[in-house]
Amino acid sequence: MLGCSVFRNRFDSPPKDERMLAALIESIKQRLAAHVESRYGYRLAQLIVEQPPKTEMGDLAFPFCFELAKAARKAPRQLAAEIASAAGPIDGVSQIQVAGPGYINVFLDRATFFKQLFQARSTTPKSTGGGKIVLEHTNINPNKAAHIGHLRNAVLGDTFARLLRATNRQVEVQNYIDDTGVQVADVVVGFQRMENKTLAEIQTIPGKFDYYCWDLYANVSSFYERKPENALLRGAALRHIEEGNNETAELARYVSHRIVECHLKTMQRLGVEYDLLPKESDILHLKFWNHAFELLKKHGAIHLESSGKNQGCWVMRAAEKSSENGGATLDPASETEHDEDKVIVRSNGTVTYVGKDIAYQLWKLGLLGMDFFYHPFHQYASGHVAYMTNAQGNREIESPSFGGGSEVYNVIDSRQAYLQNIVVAGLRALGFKEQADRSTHFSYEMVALSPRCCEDLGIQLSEEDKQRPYVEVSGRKGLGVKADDLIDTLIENALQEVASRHADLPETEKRQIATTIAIGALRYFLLKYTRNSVIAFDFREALSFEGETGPYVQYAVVRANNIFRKVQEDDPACNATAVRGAIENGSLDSFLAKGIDDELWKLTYLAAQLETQIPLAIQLAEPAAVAKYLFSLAQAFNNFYHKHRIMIEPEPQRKRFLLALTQIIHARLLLGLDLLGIQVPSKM
RNA sequence: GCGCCCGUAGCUUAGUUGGAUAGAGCAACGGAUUUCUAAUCCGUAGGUCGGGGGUUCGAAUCCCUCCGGGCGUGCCA
Repeated sequence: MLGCSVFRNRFDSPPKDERMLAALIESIKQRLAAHVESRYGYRLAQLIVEQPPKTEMGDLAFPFCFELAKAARKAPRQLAAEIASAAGPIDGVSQIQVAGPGYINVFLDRATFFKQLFQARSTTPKSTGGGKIVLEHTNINPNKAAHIGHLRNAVLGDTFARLLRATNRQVEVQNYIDDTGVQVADVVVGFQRMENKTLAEIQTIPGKFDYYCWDLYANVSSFYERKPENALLRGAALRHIEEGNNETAELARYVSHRIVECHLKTMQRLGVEYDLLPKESDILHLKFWNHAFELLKKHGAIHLESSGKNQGCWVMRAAEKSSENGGATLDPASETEHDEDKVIVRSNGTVTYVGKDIAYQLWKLGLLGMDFFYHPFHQYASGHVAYMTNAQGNREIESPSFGGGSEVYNVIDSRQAYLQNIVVAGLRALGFKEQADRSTHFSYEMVALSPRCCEDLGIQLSEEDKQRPYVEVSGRKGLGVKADDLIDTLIENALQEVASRHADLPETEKRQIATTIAIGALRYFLLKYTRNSVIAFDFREALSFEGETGPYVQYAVVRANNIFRKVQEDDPACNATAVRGAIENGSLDSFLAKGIDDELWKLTYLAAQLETQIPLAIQLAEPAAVAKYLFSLAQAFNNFYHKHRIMIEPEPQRKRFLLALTQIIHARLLLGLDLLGIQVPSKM
C-alpha cells in the first residue's frame, strides 16, 4: 500500500555509517576541540554547534571563539581566523570560514555527503545499553468514553514509545486501570440507584457502552446534589468495590472491563497499542500497598498524625517530601502548620490514590519484591497481545515478564504534578535516589474547549466563561468532545474530499484512504503543540487538512511516489535500481563534483537532519520537535516539486540526481511519519 | 497566601538550552494549473517577543520586579 514496489528495496547495500550526520558533527567537534586545546591550552566547557542563518554561510557554525576570547586575550574574530586556517583538513569538510563577529563556519563536502546520505540505511542513531523503559500512558478512568484530552495523552505517550523504540530501546507500555476508584463507583451508583439495574440488565445494554456511561456519569453529580443521603452512596459503593466478593464489586468489574474494551478499540483506531493493563484492584488484593506501607513506615517516610485536621491519618509531610535523605527534620514550631502535607492513608484506614501509586511505581522499578499474575486480555490484528494483571493465577503458566524497568516515564497531565512529586519523594524517602532520578513525569497541558467549540457543541456557557480563552473539559459534567465522535467526523470530512478527487475508486478504498488521512490529521494536530501549551480545541483547526497538518506531510510523500511511478512509466530505464546504481558505480560523480547548488543542497541537508531531530526529541521528551521538523521538510519538498519537473528533465545525470534526492526525502518523510504513528495513503 | 506554567503578527504557535536579519500555519490581499493531480506553490502586508530594570561581547531565552491569565495547593483522582 505504501509507495511503489519498484522503489521498495532501495537501501539494499550496507550503509557506511548509520549515523552519518551525527557522526560527522562529532568528528568535527573533536577535531576543533583538540586543536583549541593543543594550541591555546584551553579546554572548552562545551562545544556548541548551530546552524548558520543562511546556507551560503555554511552548514555548521561554532561560536566558541567568543568564549575563548577571554582566556586567550584576543579578539574573537582573530581567533576564528587563526583556527580556521590551521584546523584543516578535516574529513567530509570542504572549507572553513570566519563569519560575523567571530563564528567559525564549516562547509561540508556536498558530493560525499549526498552519496553517504543516499546509502544510509537507517536515520536513527542506535543508543547503546540502557535497560527496559516502562512507559505509562492513557490511564483513562474506566467509567466513560475517551475524550480529546485522553487522546492527547495517548498520542503523546504512543509517539514517545515509537521514538524510543526507533533508537533500539526496549519499551514496555502500560495503561493503568483505576478500576476501584471513585469514578467507577459513581457509575455503579448510577446503575444501581438511579436506574435500578441488575448486572444481567446492564449486560443487555446494546451499542456503545462507553457512551451510555458517559451520560450516566454526567447525571450522577446532580443525583448526589439532590439529596444529602445520595452522596453517601458513593463511599459505600467504593468500599464494596475495594473489598471485592460482592454484587457491587461484580458489577464494577463488568462495567470497568467492558469500558476498557471500548477504550482499546478507540485507541486502536489511532494505532495505539499496549503491552500491559495493570489494575488497581490487583494492587489492593495482592497487598502491594500493605508491603509499600510497611516500607514507608519503617523508613519514617510517613507519620501517623495525632492531632490537627489530619488526625488519625498517615501523612507525608512537606519537609519530608523535599528531604533528600527522607529524615524527618521538622521544625517543632511549625508542627501545627501543615497545609502542604499529603494524606496517604485516611483516618478510616483506606489508602489514597497516591499511596497506591507509590506501590505501583515501586513495582514498575522492580523495587517491591512482589509480582502480579497475568492473563492475555486483548489480541490486536497485528498479533500483538495486551496482557492484564490478575490477583490470582498459576506462576507455572508461562507469561511474559513485566515491570522491573530501569527507567520510568509517566505520561500524566500537568495538573497532577503535585501528586507525581509525592510519588517520587516517596521513592527518595525509601532511599531509592537513583530510581527517583530515573522516574520522569512526562507532563503535558490539558486540552480545553474554545468558547466557539462549546457553541458548536450546543453547550450553554455563562457570561463569565464566554470571556475566558478556553473552558476546561469535564467528564463529570459530560462537557467534552468524545474521541470516537471526533474521529468519525474527521473520516467523514476526509471522505468528502477523497470522493471529490477520486470519484471512480471503490467505496472501500475511498474509506480506507479517508481513514488514513483522518488519523494522520488527528495525530499530527495533537503532536504539533509542545507539551506545555494548552490546546484550546477548535473544530475548524482540528478538521483542517491544509497548512501545517498531517495530510500536508502525507501529501508530500504521495507526490514523491507519483514522481517515481510516472517517471518510470515514461522512461523505464529510470527506475530505483538504476538510480542506486548510478550513485554507487560512480557514474554520477562527475555531476556531483560540479557542485550541488545551494537550493538543492539546502534540501539535502534538511533531509539529513531527521537523525539529529530524533535524539533531540527524546532528550527534550518533546515529540512536537519531530512533527515540526517533518512539516518543514515536506514544505521544502513541495517547493522543490514545483520548481523541478523531473519527468521532463533532459539531462540524464541531473534527472537521476533529482530522483535520488527525491528518494532521500521520501525515505525520511515516511520514516518520520511512522514514528508519529501516521501512515501514508496510496493516493490523495 | 504559597508553588508550578504561560504571555511572541488579527488568531493559533515555533524558536536548536545565551548566538548572526525572531520562523511557521490560519485568516486577508495579489498571482501561478492544457502539470510528476492545486489537500500545492510564489508574492504582499502584519512584531516595542506583556512592561520596566539587571547580568555580558550578545537576551524572546538567564536573574529581579510589576501587570495579565491558567493550573495546583482535597481524608477526589
